[in-house]
Formats: sequence, C-alpha cells, structure tokens
Amino acid sequence: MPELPEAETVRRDLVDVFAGDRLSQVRVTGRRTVRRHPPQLLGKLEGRRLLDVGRHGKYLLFAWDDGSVMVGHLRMSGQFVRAAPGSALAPHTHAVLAFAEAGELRFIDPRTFGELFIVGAGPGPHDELSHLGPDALAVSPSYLQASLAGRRAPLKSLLTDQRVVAGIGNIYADEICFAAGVRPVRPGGSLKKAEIARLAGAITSVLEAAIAARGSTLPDLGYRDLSGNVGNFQFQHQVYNRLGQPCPACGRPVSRPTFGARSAFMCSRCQR
DNA sequence: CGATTATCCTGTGCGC
DNA sequence: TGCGCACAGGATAATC
Repeated sequence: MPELPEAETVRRDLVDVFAGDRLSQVRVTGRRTVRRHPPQLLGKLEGRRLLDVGRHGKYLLFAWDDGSVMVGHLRMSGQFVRAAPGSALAPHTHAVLAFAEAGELRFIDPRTFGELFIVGAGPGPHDELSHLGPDALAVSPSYLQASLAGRRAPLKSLLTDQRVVAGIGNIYADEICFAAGVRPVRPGGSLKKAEIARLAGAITSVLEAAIAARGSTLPDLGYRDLSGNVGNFQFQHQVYNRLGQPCPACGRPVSRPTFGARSAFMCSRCQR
C-alpha cells in the first residue's frame, strides 16, 4: 500500500514528466474515484498548465496555472501510470488526463479506495487536508514528545494516525519502530525522552532510505511507479512481512502481536 | 475527548 | 482442480 516514500517517488516522476505541460483533455469514467464532487468538475482543468506537483503525507497536490489544485490519493491500490495516447486502457482505469506533449496520465485503481478531487483556488491550506499533522519528513523530536504525551493508544496506532503525523502507514510504522528499538504496542505516552529521540531519527532515516530505493513493492500489493517499475525497498525490510524469519540484528524469529483489529511485525528482543 | 469498531472494495491465497 | 471465504488495509464515520 503506497505510503510516503511511494507517494514521493511518484511525485518526483510526475514533476519530471508532466510539469510545464498543458492538459488538453480529461476523461473520467470512475464515479467513485471522483466521489467528492461531480465528475465533470475535473474537466475544468482542460487547457491548464501543470506548474508543479507537491505532496503532504500520502496526498499528491497538482498545482495548475489558474491557482487550482487537484489532490490525488492512491489509498490501497491506486496507481498513476504514464501511457502513450490511444494505447489500450488497463483494467480499472478510472481517469485519463491527456497532456499536449508528454502523453497520458492515467489513474488505475482496482479497489477504488483512491481518489482525485479539486480544491479551490487561492493560497493557504486546503480545508480538505486541514486535519493532517505535519509531514513525516518534517517532524521534530519536540513535536513528537508533545504529540505522544499522555496518549494511551499503541505507538503504532499513533504513528499511522494522519492527524498526528502525515505519511506513515503499516509498512513503515513497523520498520520505524524496529529502527528505533521500541515496541509498537507501547502506549505512546510511555516513551522516554531518549526513545522519542531515537524514534524521530528513525522516521527520517527509514523514510529517506525507502525513497532512495523508490519505495516498497510486496508480492500481494501492486505498487508501481509512473513507468510501471517496482520499488526496491522491500529487500531492505527488517521485520515487515517477515513473520518467523530471523531478526537481522539478533536472529530471533520475528513475531506479530495483535492489538485491536491491527497487528505489527517486530523483534521482541531488539525492541523494548 | 479519546479510543475502538465498522465500513468501503476487489485481488489474492488459503483450506477443504 | 475448483470453489468459497477470510484477509489485506488507509481513511472516515459511527459508537462506546
């Protein structure tokens, strides 16, 4: 499932390929993909030039030359793909943005959790994204300290709560907790100052390493970049999806405790 | 208010 | 070999 490193990889590809180009035609066939407003509203982008693609957490922010912003979120199975004009549409293609020069940008999403929507022109934060905490690559130890203080919920639940920190999901929460040496089931408020410092460092180092490896593609998950290539960070996973396999640090089998309706991969010796 | 649970959706993989 | 079903999980609404 795409998280911050995958969104950032796609963002960079989108900027390289489509920034500066003019959108000539929009075709929307997936009603659920554009469920926040009437599908034809995307058509107002026709004729606009794409200035830049930004990102906050897992949200991609397409900035157009009329000041409007198209927000994209891949959720579980969404994928942005570059395709040649007129080439066959892949199954579950819900939107096609045809550019004047760079070809087509297509949104594919079997499970239709992903979405595209327009937010109003004008400066300032967008209401639709106002609930998000700071981007995970911009959190400080002091912010983490304040955010975890007094919280009884499991650390992993808080790390994946986009209102606390934006961009961390299931995979990277487990990898971050392992890198920090902290158990994901620990109540957030129980972390000591030194542990929070390690956690802050782990957030940055794990996410940056994952971006450098162009994200994670797992066998049962379909993440691909704009060109259809898989990521490589899954080969660097220390605990995620490695139940029963030896911990890379101490050799003890990776365990998978559950809490509530969720679970986490971890090493019970290396993580306290 | 904070924490937990249900919901959305379809491809995958497992057990029988 | 084939069928049915539990499972996967990001975000949000509903509920405790």
